[in-house]
Amino acid sequence: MVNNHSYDLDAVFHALSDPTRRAMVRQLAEHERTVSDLASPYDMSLAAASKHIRVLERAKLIERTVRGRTHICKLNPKGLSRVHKWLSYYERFWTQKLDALETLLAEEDNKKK
Amino acid sequence: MVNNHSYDLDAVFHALSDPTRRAMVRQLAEHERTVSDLASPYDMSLAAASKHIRVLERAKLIERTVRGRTHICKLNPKGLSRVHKWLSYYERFWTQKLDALETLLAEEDNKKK
DNA sequence: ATTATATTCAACCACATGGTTAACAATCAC
DNA sequence: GTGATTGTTAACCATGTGGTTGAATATAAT
Repeated sequence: MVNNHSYDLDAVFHALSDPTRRAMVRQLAEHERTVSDLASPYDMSLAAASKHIRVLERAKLIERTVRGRTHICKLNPKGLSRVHKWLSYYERFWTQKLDALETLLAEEDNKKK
Repeated sequence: MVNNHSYDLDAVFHALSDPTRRAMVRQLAEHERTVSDLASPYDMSLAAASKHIRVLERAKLIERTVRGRTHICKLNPKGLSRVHKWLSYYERFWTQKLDALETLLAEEDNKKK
């Protein structure tokens, strides 16, 4: 039965399901960028990029500051931390399951030395 | 552009963008369940639930074992670890700690490719 | 052999998504 | 003011998504 703020996660995960949007997030992790900055690497219209940015904004993954005619976008850490929180529930589970694999990798590493 | 294995993440994030599917993942974190088990909490046809399960499967978030006429689904830890790996790049935004396990997982993932 | 159970598949539908182009709005530079 | 720059909005299109129902498949039970 779905949890309390699942509607948020819907938007967050949906936003992140597109490679263009993930790449934009990555760019914003370096520093703030304008809409055209974000759009420039992609072979698509500015309107299309603008839509992507709006999806990220609606998911609260980024924030926008309008200064003059330029819109400056920056990452909103809280957006991604929502994913982290969601994931943390499962983290124990899969870290446990991968324990054996870690050991294997460690052994392999020791052999190299 | 994006990165190499983005297509994986497309599927993973898309799969997780639906509340029904996230709830299914949550159920599977407890223990394995059959398709009807997974479907039963929801007010939708079995066929619809079956589709959801297939989306999770294609994203490699779960695995299926057919035994007789029942299909037993279990969580695939590696699926979620992909999300964690992706997320770990951004973790510095809300925490300073760097988990050693992340590094191990990253290495494991690199070796596979 | 018949019937019930577990699940998928195929066809269909309404709506969402990601892209386009063209028009609009606001700001800056001259 | 005129014109260029930055960005959004609107209308449109092809494809994808999540749901339905009904038929098909495979196995289990009697």
